[in-house]
Amino acid sequence: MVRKTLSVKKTAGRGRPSRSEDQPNYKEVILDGAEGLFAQHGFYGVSTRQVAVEAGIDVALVHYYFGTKRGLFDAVFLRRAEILNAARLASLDAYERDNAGALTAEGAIAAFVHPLIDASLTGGPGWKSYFALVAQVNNTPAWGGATMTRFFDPVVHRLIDVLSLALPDAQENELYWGYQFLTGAMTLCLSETGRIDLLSNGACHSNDLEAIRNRLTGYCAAGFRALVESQRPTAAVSPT
Amino acid sequence: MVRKTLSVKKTAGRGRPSRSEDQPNYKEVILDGAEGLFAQHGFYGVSTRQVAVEAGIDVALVHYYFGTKRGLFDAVFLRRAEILNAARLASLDAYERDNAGALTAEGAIAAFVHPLIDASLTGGPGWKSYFALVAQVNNTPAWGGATMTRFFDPVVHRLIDVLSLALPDAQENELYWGYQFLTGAMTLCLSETGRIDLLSNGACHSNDLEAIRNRLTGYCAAGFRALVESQRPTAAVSPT
DNA sequence: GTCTATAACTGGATAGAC
DNA sequence: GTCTATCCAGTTATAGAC
Repeated sequence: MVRKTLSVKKTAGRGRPSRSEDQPNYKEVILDGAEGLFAQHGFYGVSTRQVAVEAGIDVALVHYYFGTKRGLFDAVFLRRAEILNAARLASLDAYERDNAGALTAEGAIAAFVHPLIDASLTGGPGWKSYFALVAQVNNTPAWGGATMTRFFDPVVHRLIDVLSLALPDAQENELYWGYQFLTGAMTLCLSETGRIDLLSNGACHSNDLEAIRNRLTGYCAAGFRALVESQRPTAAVSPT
Repeated sequence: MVRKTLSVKKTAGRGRPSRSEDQPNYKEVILDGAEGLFAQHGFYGVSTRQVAVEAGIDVALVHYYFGTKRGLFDAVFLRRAEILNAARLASLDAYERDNAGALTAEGAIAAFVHPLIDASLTGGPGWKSYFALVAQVNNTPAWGGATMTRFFDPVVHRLIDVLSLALPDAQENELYWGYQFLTGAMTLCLSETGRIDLLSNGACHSNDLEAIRNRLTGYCAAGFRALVESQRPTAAVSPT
């Protein structure tokens, strides 16, 4: 609580600032605290004061760094989105490169999903908060659709591309519907709400992401194939 | 805005109050307004004052009827949950009765999902708001899991029962995982966030629930079967 | 950069008149 | 039942000292 006003600039003066122990680096500390709180209670359920208390600093500093509360929220959302997008694009690229000619829906979905599961499993608690936040945004009617679009569309279009190579008979709109179902299932799983623990009376656990990893992939891949098989003649390739 | 203080008690004095035009029935009016606002902005994003304005009455009346803001929220959530649960239990019962011996995953899922889609399509705008609300609660880490459990567990267990008849080889935990994926996809679809419209550049529409009806059912049924086929030997029936 | 202090306002909730 | 009036804790945000 009681912070000592340490004016020590930095001790290790080699390379880029290591910022481990010596220097506060409040910007990151604020983001970490805000991330956890927003994930738990949503944008409106958290005050900038709570964020300040969580970070062990004063409210004014929050505004100094991020301007407005919305600015803080966007910064929280953007920070890990950039990391995720890079990891997922690389994963999809690698999958397509290493399996050219033998692409499957399973493989494409796995390349899309596994980076998230890996981050949640090994990236530390901040990632768990982040995924809980994404799940909420994904299900927010007022501005959720637009926000998800703004931050995640490129990587989703990349997934759709790979999927259309794996399922060459698929109509485009079927792939979008399949993705809609996938993202609903995926974001709910990653947010670890504890719902399935209660429902299953302990047989399944929200935080058992290893149990989810292959099940979700196989489930959705089978779903995509079912969509293709019973494809409606909607707006098929109009013959010329 | 300017409400006339009509002290007319009721005109048609036959049977149960008809409450169409003559009598206000503020309790329902408040619930309707609150439902729409909560659906759009979440619990913390709405003030009781906004609810009062929306309903065309004073704040004090909100507290008179519902005590606290949380009490109002719970009342909103409960009102349609009861209707839905009754409809879905009847739907599952009818399906099991009329198809004994030929139960399928498709059929069970359809019986579980169609009442919701029907309500959204033909029940009026209040239902659309309600489903948006459910999607948010389903993805709320702090108290979402517990709330969903409290209101919807019985009907979900009924679905699991019918599914285990349709998929007799399925282990129980696989059915719970399959349901987790199903509910994530379903609640996101029903909340109509507009995300897929933007993503698909107009090829698909969030509000096209008829497009979703059979696709979601087939997708998830195929997913359930995939789970059963690649079943892990976890805690299989221990032989005695 | 970081804090103190405060402006300007909104929040949930209630007491009491009618 | 319904409204007016009000309490006061808590909100975002900023000005200005250090």
